[in-house]
Amino acid sequence: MGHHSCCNQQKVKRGLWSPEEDEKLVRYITTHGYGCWSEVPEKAGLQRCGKSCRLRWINYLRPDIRRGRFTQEEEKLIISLHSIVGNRWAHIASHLPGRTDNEIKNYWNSWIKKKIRKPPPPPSQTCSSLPVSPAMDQLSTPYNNGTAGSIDSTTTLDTLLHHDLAAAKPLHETLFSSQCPLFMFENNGLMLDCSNTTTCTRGDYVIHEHGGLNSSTSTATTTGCTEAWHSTMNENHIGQASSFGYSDGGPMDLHYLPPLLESGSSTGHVENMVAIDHHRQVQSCSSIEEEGDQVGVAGGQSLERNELSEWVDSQRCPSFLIWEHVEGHLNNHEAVLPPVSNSSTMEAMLASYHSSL
DNA sequence: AACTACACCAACCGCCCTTTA
DNA sequence: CTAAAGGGCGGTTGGTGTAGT
Repeated sequence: MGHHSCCNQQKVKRGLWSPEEDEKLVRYITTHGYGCWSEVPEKAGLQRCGKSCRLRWINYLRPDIRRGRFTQEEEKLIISLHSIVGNRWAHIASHLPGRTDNEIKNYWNSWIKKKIRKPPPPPSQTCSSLPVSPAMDQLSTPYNNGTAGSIDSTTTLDTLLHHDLAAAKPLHETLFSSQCPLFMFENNGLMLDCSNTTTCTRGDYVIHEHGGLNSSTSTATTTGCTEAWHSTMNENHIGQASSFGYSDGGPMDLHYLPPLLESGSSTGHVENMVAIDHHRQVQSCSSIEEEGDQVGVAGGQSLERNELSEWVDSQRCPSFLIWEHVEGHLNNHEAVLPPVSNSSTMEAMLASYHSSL
């Protein structure tokens, strides 16, 4: 398993590539193309497996490789794309010309390490009352993306969510305890927001969708909220755009980025989700259950688009991204994103992803 | 100067998906 | 239709360089 026939040969060399090997590979591929990778080593006179040759070429020798530090625009794009597709580095890389999935992955991972080493949040925001099991411990670092394999979502999350809600809350708090979650706003499409502080239990969200994506309104409250959210997102074909929830592939959706992006701001918690409708209004989900006790984004008011921008700016939280801002940055780097109509950038992005996913 | 810890990144591993016979 | 082969991808590891002590 995992080993290809060409890799089973005993003679294959491993480890770092020598300049001579690089030269052989480059010379061969530039003159013959690679065609079948399993044949490349033999024809190029290399004692490597085809897979290794492919990797070397794609990640290092390819002429269009762009090396050096990531620009701010690239960073923003990576963050945004990661929030949409998660750890699908190849997808992300496809939007960053000259960057490889491996490079982006490494960059992301080292970034994560930095952030994870930051001091933990105050005890009140973490699970202090429960013994922290290894699984819980892993869950508390939202970026261990789930190699989900390491966590049994059915026994851990379901148990906590459905069988012992009291016990689940700390987990929820752990899962959604970021002080500064990632938000992605779109000009006139869906907005996910998590800014309320007290009225909704974590995991409560109301989703209003309009226009392009779908026309539906869904409400999910604490019990089973994650599933409701997830199914809602699935139903509406925007699951890939979810910034949190948990996916079939793992106990949680690690497309959710918070601490990675936090900058010390204590703005907001992941407690509510609010959607912006196509009239560009923001409606707090807290109005559903506790009208009048609204905190956060809108306080029960509607925000026009520019107001939303101002509000986002006022949060001083780098986790807030307005897609058009990202796009604006990218205007200087054309061809990074597919051209989209002005109807809905997010929809177009999602459409492009869903077509390729 | 020597040692240690950390960060970075190239490369490998293992799995999944697609293609082909 | 099925199994094998190959390609692709995400996760992980280990080597190397560098900063800190």
